[in-house]
Amino acid sequence: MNTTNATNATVTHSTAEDAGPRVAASSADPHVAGPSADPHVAGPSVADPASLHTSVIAWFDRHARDLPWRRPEAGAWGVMVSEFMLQQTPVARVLPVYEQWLARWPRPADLAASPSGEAVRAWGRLGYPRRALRLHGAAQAITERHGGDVPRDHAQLLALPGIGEYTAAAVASFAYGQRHPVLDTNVRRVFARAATGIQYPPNATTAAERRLARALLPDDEAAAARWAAASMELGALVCTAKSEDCGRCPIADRCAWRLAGKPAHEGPARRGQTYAGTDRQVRGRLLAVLRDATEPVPRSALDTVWNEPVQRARALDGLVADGLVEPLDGDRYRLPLT
DNA sequence: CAAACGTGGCC
DNA sequence: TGGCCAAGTTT
Repeated sequence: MNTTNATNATVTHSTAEDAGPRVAASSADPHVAGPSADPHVAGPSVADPASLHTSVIAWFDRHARDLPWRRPEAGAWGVMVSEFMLQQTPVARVLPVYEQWLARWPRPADLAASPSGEAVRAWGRLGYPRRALRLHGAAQAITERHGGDVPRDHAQLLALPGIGEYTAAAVASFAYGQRHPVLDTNVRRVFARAATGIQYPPNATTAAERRLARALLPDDEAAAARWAAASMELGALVCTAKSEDCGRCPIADRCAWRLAGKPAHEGPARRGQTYAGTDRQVRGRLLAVLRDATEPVPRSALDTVWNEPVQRARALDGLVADGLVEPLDGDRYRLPLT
């Protein structure tokens, strides 16, 4: 296991306006006052970032899951594939698909050489199948623009289809050991509780959260990468959304939320994502038929999955518009061969 | 910035 | 039973 020691976090200024992070100064930083600085400055405060790093990384060394994309042989491509699949999808459902995917397409160029429809088919029931299309598109771009190697540069990663702020940082950090704030839903929840003292982070990532993540990032590159994986794992295994297990938390003694008596979340709950009866459900049914078919499917067969004709047609049109389905002559459809 | 975008397991 | 949640991105 990694034995890198955590180092002091970068310390940033905060102002009354930005409500930014207020991280206690390390003795090496002359610019920032200590924990008892201006009481009017709002925002989270972490007394000792270095001890947080040490505790969370030590916990990670003992409890990290042995996931295939964390093994050295996974490589940057394996990391990237896993990140696409893990977007909004639980680890347990990703594991079998990931293994099949890497066995079939061990390098980006292998995937790029296959039809996009095969990527959609291999995606199976992971959900959000446009991710499969984007991963295929990213593999093509990597093959064409980067010589077949997953780029190391954050900006180049961000330019690939399906890669946003989180995934670019994750690949750069996990695959290449770079120093980036990796703000996923797990880390955001850990920070919200431990540093800000609230049960849940805001619905959308805020500038204040980015500042906090930046401020808490260890200076040392290897330590920062370790911290990213460790803080994420803590949120996934211990500091979970519903049934957090503070008894197993390495920083429970410093957690602002716990020390405040674990006050319940205020404000509106996250908008529930209704599913039954939506276009998404119809799209899912239509695509399931196409995935299981080896030959073009006549429209009449697709018509059986949903009884409401207007919504059914809208869903099918949407799939075609998204490039997930290819219309053929004779009112037939299939996964795209392009 | 809100809304769209799949699927299945859990309490 | 049904709402909530899961390593987000795109428009």
